[in-house]
Amino acid sequence: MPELPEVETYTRYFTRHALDQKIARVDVRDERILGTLRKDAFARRLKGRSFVSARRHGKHLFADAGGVWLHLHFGMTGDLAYYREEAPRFARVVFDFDNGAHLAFEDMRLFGLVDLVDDPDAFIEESGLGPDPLTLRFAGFASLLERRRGAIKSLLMAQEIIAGLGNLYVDETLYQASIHPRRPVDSLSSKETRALYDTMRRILREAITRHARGADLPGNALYHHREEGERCPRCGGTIQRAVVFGRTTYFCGRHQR
DNA sequence: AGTACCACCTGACGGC
DNA sequence: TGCCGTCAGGTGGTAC
Repeated sequence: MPELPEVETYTRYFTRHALDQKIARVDVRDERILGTLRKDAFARRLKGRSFVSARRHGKHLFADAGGVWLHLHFGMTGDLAYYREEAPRFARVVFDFDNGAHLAFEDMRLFGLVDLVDDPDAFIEESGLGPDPLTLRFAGFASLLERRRGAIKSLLMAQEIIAGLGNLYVDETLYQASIHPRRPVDSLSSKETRALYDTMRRILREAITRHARGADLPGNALYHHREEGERCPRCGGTIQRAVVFGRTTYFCGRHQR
């Protein structure tokens, strides 16, 4: 479930485990995961270097290898594993370090991406990614909503508008802010806009904190009740299922307006 | 500008 | 046990 909180967790994991070790070998096990480079060129540019830092923007992770940056996107099933013994089943790229440890990028469905970029900021700019919600001030968030129409869910899902939320955290945010996923953006009151911003950031931060302890969202989160007909733990209403912006959407038919 | 639909890829799960 | 349809939390392209 790699949305912003999960990618933040991977970034911390990368920082904790994979920095300052010389890359002895790069093993591309499935070339379909690569972006702009072929296997040999990709490996050649990283071999002999070390990762010195890692950062995140939205759902994208960047790791500085000294003059070139590793760029990871986790798609729907991407993950990282640092290990010494056995590679995970769906390892697509494995970095072998000179201390005998390995870092695997795993991705069962191959929707992820492993690539190199010269400059993450330039990449963010060129690919048209919106601001990251954790560094976005309220005024900036409010201005994203100006002169826009359509369903609030569509807007929150759009990475070129705000980068990092996916289906799960959008549903969770709207649920906890008591806003219906199809609510037209231009119908939100300033109070609702404020609630949306505060709720979104609280949920993202809370998820990151809880991931660090190996936990997921609290039991009363919509996350644990994503099934049609479930009882809403907040108001006792009934959880509904719908398709919004092409994505399966769950919401409470009673308290989300 | 906003939305619907398809495609990419692989596995899990339920029904028969 | 095996086959088939359906679904999955992402993104990009096309068409209206």
